Amino acid sequence: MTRKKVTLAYIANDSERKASYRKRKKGLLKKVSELSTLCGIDACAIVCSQYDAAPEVWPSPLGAQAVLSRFRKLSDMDQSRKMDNQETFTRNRIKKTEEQLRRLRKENNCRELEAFMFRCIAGEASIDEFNMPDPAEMNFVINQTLGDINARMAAMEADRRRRQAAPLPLLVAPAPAEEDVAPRTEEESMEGFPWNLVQSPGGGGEAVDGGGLGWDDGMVLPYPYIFNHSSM
Amino acid sequence: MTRKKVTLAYIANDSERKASYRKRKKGLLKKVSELSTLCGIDACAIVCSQYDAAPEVWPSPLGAQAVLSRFRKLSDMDQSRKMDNQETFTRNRIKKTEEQLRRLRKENNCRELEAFMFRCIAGEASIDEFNMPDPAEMNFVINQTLGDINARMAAMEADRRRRQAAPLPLLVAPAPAEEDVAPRTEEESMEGFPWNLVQSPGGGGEAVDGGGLGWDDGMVLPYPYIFNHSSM
DNA sequence: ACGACTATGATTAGGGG
DNA sequence: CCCCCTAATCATAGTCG
Repeated sequence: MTRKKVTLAYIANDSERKASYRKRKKGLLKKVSELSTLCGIDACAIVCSQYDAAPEVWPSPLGAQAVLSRFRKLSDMDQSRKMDNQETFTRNRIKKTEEQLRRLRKENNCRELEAFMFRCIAGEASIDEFNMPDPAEMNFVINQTLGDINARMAAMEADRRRRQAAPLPLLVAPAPAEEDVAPRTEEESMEGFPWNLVQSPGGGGEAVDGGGLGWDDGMVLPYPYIFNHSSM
Repeated sequence: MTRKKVTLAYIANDSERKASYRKRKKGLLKKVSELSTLCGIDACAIVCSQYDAAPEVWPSPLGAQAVLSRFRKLSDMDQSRKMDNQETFTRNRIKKTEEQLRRLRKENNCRELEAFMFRCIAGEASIDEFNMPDPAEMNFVINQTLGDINARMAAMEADRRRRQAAPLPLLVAPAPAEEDVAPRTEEESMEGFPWNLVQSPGGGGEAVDGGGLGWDDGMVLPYPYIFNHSSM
């Protein structure tokens, strides 16, 4: 009777789209409830659409808030807790891949947060009471970004001095004083420009800190830097 | 090969449940993303389980918060806006059933909120920064509850006076002075005791206020009443 | 425990009232 | 627009490596 395979794209036809919406929303809510029942876990789904007056939510506004609450709590704990060193070696090894996945996810979140903050600075987005991202995460992203900018500026400054000191570097220039500017390494500080801001600060060592975004509390900026809103 | 129909109940077997969890979680997230893409709407899903270290969330923590933000905003708007009387008659009629459904949903939410608050009072639950229900909703439920209690107490008081005034009511007693206590009606105030607290306050008239929980800002309590925590 | 596979039940696109 | 039907695609329970 019908033969259309699912084309994963916005359905142009209005009534067709709405029909699909009704059916799939129903199916989705059913799936959430099944997952929750069968596996005994907390889950919620929220659908905001122009088709319904009120947002569709499962299991209920209060139930959803409970899940959200747990979600935020876990997020926070996740950031402050330290890896439990008393875990057995075997168990740790089993958890390794899980950790890896988590780290990857965090990196993605970090990238998204970064983009969001830039959109805020550019006036294309704004923060309100409810969409406010985790302050610690923002702090981390900001520090990463500033640190990277500073490193790059320092590198440029060093380069400038180098050129002044050796106006005609026809031969290979001697290694300049890099100790006072300390970009991680030449490749690291410039590679992937301009958006390599969320790279692991440690560089080589896969530090098993197990939590947070890898933010080191002792981290300091080379020198103060001020974001100039109007310049963007 | 297989022929098991879905049994909608908690899966007892551990590994079986976990396997099902992985598969269904994947399927669920796919469904959300499909719904969102195909119909161009905002949706999010959050799954908190003991199987994953971090909560599983689609589309991303920030994306989910955006939907949540919209969800809360819509909830709030929903409560304060008034029905648009300029809608065409036909369109209104089409919307009627939708409204009915919404009201039913609200009633359910109200019941759940009520139960939640009682659990709070009983010390079986508590409110924190993130699971805090909408203050206006709480206010409404509390006022409903208190109003109902007061009405019932007033009815009992009237009954007591009636008995004192007519110690031997062998014949039908004359109507007592009910004007000063004003329970809605005799049936309404006692019917469904003890949990008819969320009934529509208007009683007969299906007021098309279209928004909120039906809370009337002019609502006043017959007299002050104090919740005694230790008595519960 | 995980990924791949497959038969089968579940979901849904398209069509008609 | 909504409900119902059917055919077709999709999801997943059970199984194996």
